[in-house]
Amino acid sequence: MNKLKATFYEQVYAFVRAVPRGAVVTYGQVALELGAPAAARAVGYALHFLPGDNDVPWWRVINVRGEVSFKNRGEAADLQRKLLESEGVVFDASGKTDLQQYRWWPDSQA
DNA sequence: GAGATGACGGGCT
DNA sequence: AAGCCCGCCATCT
Repeated sequence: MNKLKATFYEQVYAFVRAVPRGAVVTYGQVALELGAPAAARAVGYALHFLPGDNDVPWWRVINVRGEVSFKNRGEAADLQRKLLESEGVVFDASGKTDLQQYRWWPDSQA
């Protein structure tokens, strides 16, 4: 797993790195932008391998539901929510965000 | 080369 | 409405 050469992963990191503060993108969306509309799993996998000392705002990547996927699986979920809230993203009582409001698209930005 | 894994997505029950 | 199942892709062992 530590090969980390020019692979799909780096593409994911690059894309996430381009996500502006206060905006979020879904796994499926990232996969789509990378040319693999159905590789949402691979995207999540890529972020899973993401070390803690990188410059990739992985917390801005959420599932299509607008919520943290690993909400109760890892402590990182709490961190993610905290980070997003500090960026202006608001979570509702269900721990979900207004995806249609925060979702960011590279085309509409560039 | 084959099988198993995974921060997902969409569809069906 | 919530939960379960299947399928997708890329990587790893």
